[in-house]
Amino acid sequence: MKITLADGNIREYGEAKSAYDIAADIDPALARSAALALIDGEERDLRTMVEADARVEILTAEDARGLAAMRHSASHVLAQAVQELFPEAKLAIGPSIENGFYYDFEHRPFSREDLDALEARMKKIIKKGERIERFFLPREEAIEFFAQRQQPYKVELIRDLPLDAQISFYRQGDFVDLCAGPHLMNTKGIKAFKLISSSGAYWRGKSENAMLQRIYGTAFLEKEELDAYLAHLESIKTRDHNRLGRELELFTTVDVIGQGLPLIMPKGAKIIQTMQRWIEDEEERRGYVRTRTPFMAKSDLYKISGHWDHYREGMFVLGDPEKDREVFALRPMTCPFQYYIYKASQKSYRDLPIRYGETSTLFRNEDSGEMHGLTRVRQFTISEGHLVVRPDQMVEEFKGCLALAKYCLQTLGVEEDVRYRLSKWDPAHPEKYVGSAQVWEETQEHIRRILQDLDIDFFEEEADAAFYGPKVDIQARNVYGKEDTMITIQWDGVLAEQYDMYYIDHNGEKVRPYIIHRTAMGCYERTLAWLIEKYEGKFPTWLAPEQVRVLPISEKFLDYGHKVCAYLQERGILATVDGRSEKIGFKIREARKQKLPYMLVVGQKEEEEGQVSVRSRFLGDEGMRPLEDFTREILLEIAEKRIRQEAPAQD
RNA sequence: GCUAAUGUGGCUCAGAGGUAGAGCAGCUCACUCGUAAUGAGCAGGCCGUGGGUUCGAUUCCCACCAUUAGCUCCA
Repeated sequence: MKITLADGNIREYGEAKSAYDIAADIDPALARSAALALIDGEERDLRTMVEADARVEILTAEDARGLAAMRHSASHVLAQAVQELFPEAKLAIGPSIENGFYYDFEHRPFSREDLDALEARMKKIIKKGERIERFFLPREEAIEFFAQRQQPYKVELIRDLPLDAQISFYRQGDFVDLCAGPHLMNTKGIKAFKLISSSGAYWRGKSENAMLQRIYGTAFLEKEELDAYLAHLESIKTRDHNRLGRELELFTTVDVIGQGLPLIMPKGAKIIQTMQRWIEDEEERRGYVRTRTPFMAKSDLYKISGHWDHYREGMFVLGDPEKDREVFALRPMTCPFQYYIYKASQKSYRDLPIRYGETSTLFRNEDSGEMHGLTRVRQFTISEGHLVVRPDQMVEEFKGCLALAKYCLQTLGVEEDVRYRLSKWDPAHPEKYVGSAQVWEETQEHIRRILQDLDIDFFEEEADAAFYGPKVDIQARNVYGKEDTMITIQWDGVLAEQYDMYYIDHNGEKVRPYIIHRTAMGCYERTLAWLIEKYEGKFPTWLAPEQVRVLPISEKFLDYGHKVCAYLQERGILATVDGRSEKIGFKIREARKQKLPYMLVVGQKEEEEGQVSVRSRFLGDEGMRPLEDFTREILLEIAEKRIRQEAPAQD
């Protein structure tokens, strides 16, 4: 048989060979560092026998796929260490994940001391250099194997496999695990690793199941890479909006006010105000009309929409449905309110499309463990809107919503940081959705084509649609890599029916319109969080709540400092004075900590009637200038230069 | 909702079953000062909240509230 190697060379063998043997034949050193084989492009275990002509590529842990195999083996070593130190622990599953690996155990919670002890034991196992071997058992024997060893989770896993399956096992020393692989050949191949943390995690990810204890770890080829990753984890904390946002006095929380109810402080409110004014003006330019609708409504409204039955847990209900004649609920969305505005007068086909926009405050009763900083809150404000359109206008209007979203992302400078998701229905559970399979598939195809027309890269995800239609979600990652929806644009061909909305077409007939639910930029709180992390607190000047801070170097110049501040503010620059007495060093440090451009007021040159003239110096700008030189343009230029210079490169 | 950790002056943190500590910030006085901390003094705390154990609890126990990490959830 002929084996084509990665470099294009061909080797011939008279008999079947394992990928590992082929690696050894190429170079024994390669075999020692091999982690994974690509056989005709497919990721396979090194032990895989190659029996016919094939392309074979040997990957080491330098390759991301090889690294994943190494981490997977590291998770097995962790499981072995747990078995040795805590024999009563039951094993669940242990895959490699994006930045490392985890393994789930049924056990009491692990402490940091436990993790340290496990790490030490893992080092021993690795040092011993156990061979990792693979073998297979028929299903019944495999069940028997784990039943004897009292590993109920493994038994459950095997029971879910096909009846005729040959069950794959890996063994290193005394430790045997159910596993499809792939794995390294020897535990020695696990180089630099670290156990990061432990926490609870539900068996099979279902909250009705038992809670297991998950241990997270990571592994790298080189110690330097591991150290760099651990340092990265530390450094991320300084960008975390939840920490930085509090440090910069953008928001705070108070326990007596409640979970998920942050207080947006003056500087945070200023940023949100700037964004809101900008969005509202932009929407107006794009033909939106504004509405203002109530924050609450009788339960009857939510009964029509179906929320009362399906979403009552998520709403704040005012009153007792058992006792009170009238029960209200705070609104979790604005849709029906704007529908009734549409319905308040009869519409002609000539009136459409109608684009309603509202800066809309919503209330959702999230579970207590879900709240997080500004990204997951119980009250938030979004640039919400509903477009009522004729079916023939749907594609064009949907594109318009995407264009607006794209414009917003560009203006905020975050266009490169998002992923577009086409959120589809779940064909396996049609009962969760309204409409036929055919309509769903057709609508999804419409959206797919729209995205392709606009040259937007996107990925597709099943079971993420709204019950009334598929949608495009624009996703962004926070510093920890978790993804949140920032913008959503939803295709709705069914709610108009539910709310009996119609327009009169040119034949004088009543026709159902289509509806687009959309946000221009999503939730302001979440967007603020995103921007804090994106810019590490160094906001673009147009968004900055404080564009420059005036620092009198001594109390003698305090009055002049105030005049400088007034002078700047008259010119549309958001300036403040740090009037604290003598501590110029502290004031500078404080301004830097808060990522602000600062201006030192160092002396008066002259003062004429109604005019201040002060020698000043500005961070990043060489030399002294008279105050009159600090026009808005120069300030913007210097401030933006500071951001470009100091902001770390985006990845 | 689940599994854990945490909660001490404005901030960062120490502490211990027996009257609450430090640094920074604040205030006062002195210094009148030139780009990352001038000196001295003063003031500031229901040790998250509520119960319990104890002669005595901020410390030990229980519950609750909040924050954080992870899981689940996000119509």
